[in-house]
Amino acid sequence: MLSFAEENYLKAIYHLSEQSGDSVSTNAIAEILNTKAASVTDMIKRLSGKGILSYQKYKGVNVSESGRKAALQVIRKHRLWETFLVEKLKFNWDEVHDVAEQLEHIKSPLLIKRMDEFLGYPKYDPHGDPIPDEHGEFKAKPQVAISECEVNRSGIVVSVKDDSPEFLRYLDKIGAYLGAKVKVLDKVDFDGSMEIQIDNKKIVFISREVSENIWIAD
Amino acid sequence: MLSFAEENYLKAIYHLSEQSGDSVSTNAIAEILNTKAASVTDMIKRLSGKGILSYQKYKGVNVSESGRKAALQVIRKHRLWETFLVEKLKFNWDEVHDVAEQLEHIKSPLLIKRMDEFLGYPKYDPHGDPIPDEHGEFKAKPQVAISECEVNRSGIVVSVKDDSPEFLRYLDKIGAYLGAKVKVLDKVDFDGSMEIQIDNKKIVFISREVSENIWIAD
DNA sequence: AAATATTTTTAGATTAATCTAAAAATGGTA
DNA sequence: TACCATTTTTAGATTAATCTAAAAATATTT
Ligand SMILES: [Mn+2]
Ligand SMILES: [Mn+2]
Ligand SMILES: [Mn+2]
Ligand SMILES: [Mn+2]
Repeated sequence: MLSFAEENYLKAIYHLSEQSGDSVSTNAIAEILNTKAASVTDMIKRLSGKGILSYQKYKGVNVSESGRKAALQVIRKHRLWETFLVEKLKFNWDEVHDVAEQLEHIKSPLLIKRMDEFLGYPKYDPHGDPIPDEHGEFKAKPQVAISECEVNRSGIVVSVKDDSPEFLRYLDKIGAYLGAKVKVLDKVDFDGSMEIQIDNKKIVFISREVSENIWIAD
Repeated sequence: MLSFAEENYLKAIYHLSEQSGDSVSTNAIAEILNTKAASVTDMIKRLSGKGILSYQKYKGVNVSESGRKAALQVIRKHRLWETFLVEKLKFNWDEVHDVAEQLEHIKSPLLIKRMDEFLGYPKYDPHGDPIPDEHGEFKAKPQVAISECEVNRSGIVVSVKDDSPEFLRYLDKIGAYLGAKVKVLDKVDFDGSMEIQIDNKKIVFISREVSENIWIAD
């Protein structure tokens, strides 16, 4: 049984290794978890001892198969809780992440089974991220970041890659909800910023940082 | 902000002081929390330092006004979660306590507000215990333990005082749900055991320990 | 390749929460 | 009142999780 802290490390390391496709460095983990490299070294030793990570001094860590399974179960819980909060308790999508960070550590297989059932076996969370099933299986919708799109390309927002309230409230403000139609009107090659049209109406100018975090599909 | 352990101590001490109406002893706390007296001494010092308890060496502890408020908020969360699990997720009443012990420590005022709303502002939990409102106000139904009833007295089960799965499953087996009608048919003075009729049908023989934990009202 | 910079690990402390064993206080009984 | 049993506290350890500062390993740049 993993502690809260162990689960948080595991989840962060899993996400980092998915992103980079490579082994994960001590500093990268420390930065994401707002902690110190020394603390990370201690913890990855412990998780290696439990067979959750494989680790050689100075070489970074990799998530083992059992670690991957455990990580996906925590992620499953996080995303099911976020879905519950939005669908049933009328939370806004920017209000759910921090609460889900707590709820994801509740240990009760029955609770998760019943919650999944109660929600109608949702496949995606309020930010468009896929919810792994009880075996850890999931499928992300085919999608592309707006930042990668050519001028005149349009599509439906299916996922947003930043969970922070600040970003999500900005999306609310410009109307870029999941399901909204987005069309690229113009692109500034110099800094990657662009002009987009939302739902055939509003025209807004967004920075590269924003366009990298909004993903669309046809 | 109280830690999980601090909240658990506070809740236990609050319940003990309500029961006895007096200051609470170190040993009583240790027994209820399955811990050692030495650990209790450490913790009550800490909670006194935070103004949650008042404490003098060797004299036992009392819950302060701010402690009482905090305890009632934890109890509120525990009972709301139990209600949610039974009403919405179809848990049986014997399956909820351990999960609620975890969920009661989640910190999110909005979550509790919305959960209360979602459940329709319930006044009692699945075991008949009153749910304090956001100000800590609550009212238990007038009620009496079957063990205190005379022969021929009858009433409706409104509350059960033991949360353990073993006890609750036994009540399921004999049909003594909340809302069931119970009539005392016979009473053995020697050991307090009694014969009761449930819902005008089944006749069962129950021990004193059981009769003390089933409470009825007219 | 040597010097320098960066990253990572180790050493040593700290805090919360727990324990065992021993000492101190309390309360009842001879 | 003095002794004894019980309760409570203290002393000293332990484990998880964290930190700072210093040492060691690795990577980069002259
Ligand atoms: Mn999230
Ligand atoms: Mn999400
Ligand atoms: Mn309970
Ligand atoms: Mn209850």
